[in-house]
Amino acid sequence: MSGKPQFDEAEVIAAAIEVFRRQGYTAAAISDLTEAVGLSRSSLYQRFNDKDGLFREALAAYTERLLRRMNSVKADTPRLRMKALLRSFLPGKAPKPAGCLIARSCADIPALSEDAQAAALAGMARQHQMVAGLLREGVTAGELAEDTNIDAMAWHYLGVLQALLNFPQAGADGSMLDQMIDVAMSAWPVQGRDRVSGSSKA
Amino acid sequence: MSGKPQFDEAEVIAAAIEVFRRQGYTAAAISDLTEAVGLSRSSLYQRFNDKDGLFREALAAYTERLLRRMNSVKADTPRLRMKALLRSFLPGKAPKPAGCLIARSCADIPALSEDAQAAALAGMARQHQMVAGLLREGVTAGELAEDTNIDAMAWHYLGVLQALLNFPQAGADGSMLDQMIDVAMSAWPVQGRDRVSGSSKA
DNA sequence: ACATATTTGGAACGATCGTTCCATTATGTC
DNA sequence: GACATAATGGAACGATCGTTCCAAATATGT
Repeated sequence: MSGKPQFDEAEVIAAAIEVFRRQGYTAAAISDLTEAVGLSRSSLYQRFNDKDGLFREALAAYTERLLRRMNSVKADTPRLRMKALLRSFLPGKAPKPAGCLIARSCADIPALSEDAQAAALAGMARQHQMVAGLLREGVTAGELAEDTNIDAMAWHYLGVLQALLNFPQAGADGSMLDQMIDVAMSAWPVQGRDRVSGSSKA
Repeated sequence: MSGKPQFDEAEVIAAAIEVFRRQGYTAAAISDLTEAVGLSRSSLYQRFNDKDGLFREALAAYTERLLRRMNSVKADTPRLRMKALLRSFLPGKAPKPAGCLIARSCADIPALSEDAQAAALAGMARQHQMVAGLLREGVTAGELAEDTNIDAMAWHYLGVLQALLNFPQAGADGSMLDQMIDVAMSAWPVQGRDRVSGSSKA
């Protein structure tokens, strides 16, 4: 079969993201990608040049999607926003989360092209900046002391977020991780009430 | 050249650990292993059967070494012991940490043999149990409330530990991570004085 | 010095890797 | 119906993968 006018590029990249995220760059074979993506080798190479090209587009799309998702979390106060942000990454009923593609790429850096390396590091930096921005809002809102170590605290919550994405494969279930979030939030001293109403999503 | 009576098996496995830790199971080629290990392909297959055999031995040795290291941390109180434990994993002057082999193996689980999968999950569980044990000591010592959620808190500090091993590659330097530890320790309310005297090691 | 055990280099295997090329088939436009 | 566009299947490439086998070389124990 053949001849369709155009395929959905977004769907293709979304499928590629899932493969790269589960297997990593090196272990993801072109065969795995064509199979998951539903494209022939020919079309794939015509559109993305080579494996590295597809990976860079996948990593870029993943980064944008992740940051959009992080930024779209809503809650009344910065602290509740942080908590809702973390809870939004609790594992859902969907099969299993497979870790963060950006973090995995940082671990695989020696295997990546220079462009991909830079993209992975930049993606990590953007995550850190997003969290740091949220903490800064906490300071201006009076929920955090003026002398709060924002960078260090951002790395901490970034670590918790990565744990949420990695630990399901390591034997931690959703309710356990939900309680872990409560522990992590105790690093952000609470003024008034706590407990956010939002539900967990994959 | 050839003919030595015996090679140092511990050194061989230590070198293999480093390769698997940096590249992961699939991306680590036999050529990479023989080169790093200093053994010929022939000897390697004679001793370890196949790649999976070498990997399982490396993973087992890494697990024992890691837990021995975690258990050997000394400090006056359970809380200070936790803090010293985390600080002992701060990146040293040595090139760069390369993440935790156990955690990486959990992420690569679909690529591993069943035995290796089980070993990776068991290694993660043992890390969790070690941290949980330390927290239980904190409860009996009166440093933690009786109703402390030990499992959840253990996952939290396990997440911080993994962050310490992963974030150096993601752009966080040692002093930043040291401050991150202070943030993480604020989840363990302090009674008296703080600040541990131990220094950082790789 | 001899026998034994151990390690080695090197070749070879089938499989799979990423990549390239081309002839073929289907679609949309005139 | 003819033509350009786009996507396809399939073969082929050199390289590398994990693995196996064997003859040659070296050290140890007596």
